[in-house]
Amino acid sequence: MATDKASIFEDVYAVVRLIPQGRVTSYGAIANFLGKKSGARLVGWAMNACHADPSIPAHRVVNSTGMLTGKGFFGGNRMQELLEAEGLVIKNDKIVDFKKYLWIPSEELL
DNA sequence: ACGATGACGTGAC
DNA sequence: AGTCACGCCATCG
Repeated sequence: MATDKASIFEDVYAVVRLIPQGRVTSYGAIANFLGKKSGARLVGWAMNACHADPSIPAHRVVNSTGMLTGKGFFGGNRMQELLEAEGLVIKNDKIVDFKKYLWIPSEELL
């Protein structure tokens, strides 16, 4: 990584950083917004590299089920606490009313 | 250059 | 309704 050229990470970071507080988005939504319809895995991969960027609220990015899949990557329940601090409710590593808090770039940025 | 993997998504059984 | 398997794009060994 760290290639001179901007990899998809930059695009993902840009979108994730646009996520309003108290809102969450899914990997598929970002991938779709970037044009990678089924590139949800790439978004997750980009998030893996986002560890070098503390300004990226990766905790606001969850899978389509609203489950904190990357919770283990944050280290403990850091991700859950961050989401709860934003007013979200987490139950069993799952976001309550996930659809209600779901934030879609193509819809909100429309 | 090839193969394997990965914080997912959707379809099918 | 729950569970299994396959597919997608990009990066790493």
